[in-house]
Amino acid sequence: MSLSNQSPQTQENNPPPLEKKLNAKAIEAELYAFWEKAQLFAPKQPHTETNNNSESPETFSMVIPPPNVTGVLHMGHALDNTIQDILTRWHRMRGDVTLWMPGMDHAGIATQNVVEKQLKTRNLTKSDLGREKFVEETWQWSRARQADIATQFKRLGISPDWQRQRFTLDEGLSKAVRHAFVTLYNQGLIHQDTYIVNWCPRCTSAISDIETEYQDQDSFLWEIAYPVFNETSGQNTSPEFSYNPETVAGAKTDPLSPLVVATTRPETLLGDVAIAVHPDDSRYKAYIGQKVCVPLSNRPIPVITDPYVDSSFGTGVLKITPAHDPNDFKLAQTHRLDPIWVIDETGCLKKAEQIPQALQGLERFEARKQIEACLKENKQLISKTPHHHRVGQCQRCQTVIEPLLSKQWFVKTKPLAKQCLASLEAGEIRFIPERWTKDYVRWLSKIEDWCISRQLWWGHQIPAWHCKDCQGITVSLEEPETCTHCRSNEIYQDPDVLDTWFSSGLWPFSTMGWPDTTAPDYQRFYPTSVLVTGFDIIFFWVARMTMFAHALTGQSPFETVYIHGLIRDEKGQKMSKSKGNTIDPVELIEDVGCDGFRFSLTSLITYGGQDIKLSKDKVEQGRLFTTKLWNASRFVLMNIAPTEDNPSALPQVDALPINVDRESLSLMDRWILSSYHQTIQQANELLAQFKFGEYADLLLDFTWNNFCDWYVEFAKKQLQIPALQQNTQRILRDVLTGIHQLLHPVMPFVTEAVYQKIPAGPQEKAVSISVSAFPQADTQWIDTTLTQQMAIVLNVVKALRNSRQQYGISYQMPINAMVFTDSDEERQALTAGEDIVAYFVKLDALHIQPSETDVPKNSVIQVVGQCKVVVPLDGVIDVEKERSRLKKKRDDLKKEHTDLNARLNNVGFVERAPAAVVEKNRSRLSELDKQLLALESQLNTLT
RNA sequence: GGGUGCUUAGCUCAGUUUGUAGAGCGUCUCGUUUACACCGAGAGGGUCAGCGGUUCAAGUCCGUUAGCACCCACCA
Repeated sequence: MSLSNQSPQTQENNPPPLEKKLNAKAIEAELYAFWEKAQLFAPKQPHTETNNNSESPETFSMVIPPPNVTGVLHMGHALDNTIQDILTRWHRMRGDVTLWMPGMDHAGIATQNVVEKQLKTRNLTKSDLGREKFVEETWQWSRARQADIATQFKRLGISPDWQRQRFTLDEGLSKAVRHAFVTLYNQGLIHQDTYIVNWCPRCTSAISDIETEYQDQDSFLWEIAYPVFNETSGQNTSPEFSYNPETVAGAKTDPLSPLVVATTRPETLLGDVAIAVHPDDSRYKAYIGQKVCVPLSNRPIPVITDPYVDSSFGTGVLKITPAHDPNDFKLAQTHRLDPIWVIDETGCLKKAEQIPQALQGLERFEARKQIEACLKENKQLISKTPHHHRVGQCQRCQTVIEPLLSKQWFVKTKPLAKQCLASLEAGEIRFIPERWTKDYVRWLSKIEDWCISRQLWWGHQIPAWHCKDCQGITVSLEEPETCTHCRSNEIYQDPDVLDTWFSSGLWPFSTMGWPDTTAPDYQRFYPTSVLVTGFDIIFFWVARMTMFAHALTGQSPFETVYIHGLIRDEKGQKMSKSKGNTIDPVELIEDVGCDGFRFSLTSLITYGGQDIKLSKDKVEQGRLFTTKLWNASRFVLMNIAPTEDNPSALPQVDALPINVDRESLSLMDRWILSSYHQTIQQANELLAQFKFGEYADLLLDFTWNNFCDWYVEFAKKQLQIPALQQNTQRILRDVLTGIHQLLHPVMPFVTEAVYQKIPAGPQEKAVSISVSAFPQADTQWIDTTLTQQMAIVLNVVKALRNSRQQYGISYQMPINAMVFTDSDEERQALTAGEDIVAYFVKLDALHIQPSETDVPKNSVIQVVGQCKVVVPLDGVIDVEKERSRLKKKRDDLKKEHTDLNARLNNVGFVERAPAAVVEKNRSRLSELDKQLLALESQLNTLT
């Protein structure tokens, strides 16, 4: 197909037919270019509309979760963005002023790691380049990546307003970051402090608590003897140190035996500043107030008590290393103990006086081995037993975290979290599915301060300047000339950068122009309507956004947070590069087409947000459906818009609406219109409720099972009847158009391709289906009585088809059929639908008769509702086969009859169940009576 | 140690107002009726993990047990 001459409206009158086979790849590229060129993704300007006194259009806005520049398009993005695109396209078609803001994240640590790795291949380190050059190099790299990622994302057919694309490190957003930092600092919500943090020795940076992932590991518990220090002699109680395990615990002899400490990290013992026991632990009463010697360095340290110590763990004796353990740090604070640093920022033992020469500079795990060996040699190692425990790892590089006491910047999160909880309480924000609310609340309720400084070069450098003279800090939007405290000009900017999530936390408003609150986008689109993301990012991102938004903009950044599940591999395992079980979305798009892929993904979404196990064959369904839709569209177009290739086709459909005079419409016409409008109604409801999977299923079902299998099939007949032809054409045109519009949010490409070829109906056609009006149900067409009538007709069709099949009666051979019923409703329905039955079952005639009429001998019967559906057979029927078939049917019905009877005889049921339910059961029972009677009498004749 | 989710047809899974179960794939049978064999028609297949409770009525609500998965937590 070709859209080269743009303005597709001008090209029709005689549009070429759709190609026989859909070339998905070709239309995807072509149509995406068309959309972009026509700037269809930009929010329409409400002011340009002529009648400004009509109800003002709603606004719908959403920001994309910015993908990392280091990443490639993966399944998670595919799902996340498909959902967002469905919402965006739906709202756009509804006429809302719709903005979907795209952009990317500079991904501090991840990006720096990648660029450093690249430098390494050139035998360079970042220090070789220096900060400025390194950052410049990283910028170059990230710009190229941004372009690549945008290209990849476009393969998904998504429709964000690319003109507005943002980057967390671009100028506007950097300004927002500085503004946020300064504001929060001035409010006392950001401060610098020396505190124990999670330190990654490989990244040589602090990371936050949630960037630390804990993993179970098999390790050991070492028990180490700390000899008692003799105050008067200034020495060990026993310089040669002979140790007798029997006398260790509970020893009350004088001199005291060494204290035995249990630890999982012997390499930190050189940094011990005290030993703690539980105050009530009778075993160690005699040691309290004494001093013991740190092994290998013989430094005396006090034995103190603290109820924190668990007497039942290990030996009940805890060593305190404040500089390298979070709990020890807290204990040291309460007991006013000064920390001793023994491990440096690269994870090696420091070159410090407290550390024996031989151990200085050793990598921490090597140091562990060496120290163990030394202790063994000194006979201070009492035992080493296997121990299973959790070890923190760096989220980005899996390096074991070293808790490290260091000077860092922190956000005081408790007051911020409080605002979020209040806002939740006030109903200003909701989660779908609701259960995530609990996690959100739990996390915010016990939140700790957030370490936001990173010892990296790639990121927003902290807008704080230190004074060399007075040590004061000046926090400012712009670089100050002098120190605000002492006017010294000996100042330098803090070298650290901010956590990436600091800038992402501002995303919903920084992208809209904040801190300029008069910016048009901020005014029109903030706060946003919905945020769509995965649960793995609720703490990292969602909660940070709500905290910052409340503190800085005074409102919740979005109304609804839609949380979807994770895409897993077919075994249910998380997809990861290291496991090699990832599926490339682009590959699937190549296989089944973007529309097929998106449809499949969407149909797999559940309202409960279950994880999705994906495999190649699961996306097949979408491909098949795309083909079906394509073929059905070809049929319709062939019959409403003849072409040069197809001169024998019907005259082109006129632009008139479907004849509103119902009487001129056939039963089939009215039925499909009723079903169509019902589908429209449901589709809108489902989308409004974020029920994407059901929306996909609904449309598949309507398109395939109602429109294609019944209406289109029957239209083949109606098109041959002059009196019905025009309405049939109009219905085909309008319902097909509607199907494509309803499906456009999920299948943007095929629907556009077909829409461009459909002749205009009563409404003028839009430039693109993506800005055409989403169908709204016209409820006057919805007719439940009609639906019931048609159900009777179709059930009779099915019964007759069954009979044909049972007896292998070829469809080449027309048959006669009889329906026996006393029900007026059924008789009317079948009279009205006789031609339908006749057409679908290849009938000569359908004879409708009262039920007492005798059934001809040698007949096949089926029971449907209150009808006996009978096909008289000329030949001899297989009596045995027929008997057993009927018997089985009879037995099934009997069982149902018995159950139903029992229920209706239950006084409780009749009295307490809603009347409608009771009535329903009654009528089913009477139906069963008739069916059983029919079956019994037939069985009796079969002898 | 807390918490959440899952257990429904051979497989993968839907099923938010309690009214006796659905889809896709697969299986079996039939069919080249010009939109579609990437199709059409028909069939078979489930004591909804176990146990207990509430209710006239439970896949659906409550409790409990088991298995699986995940999240959170400072026991050295």
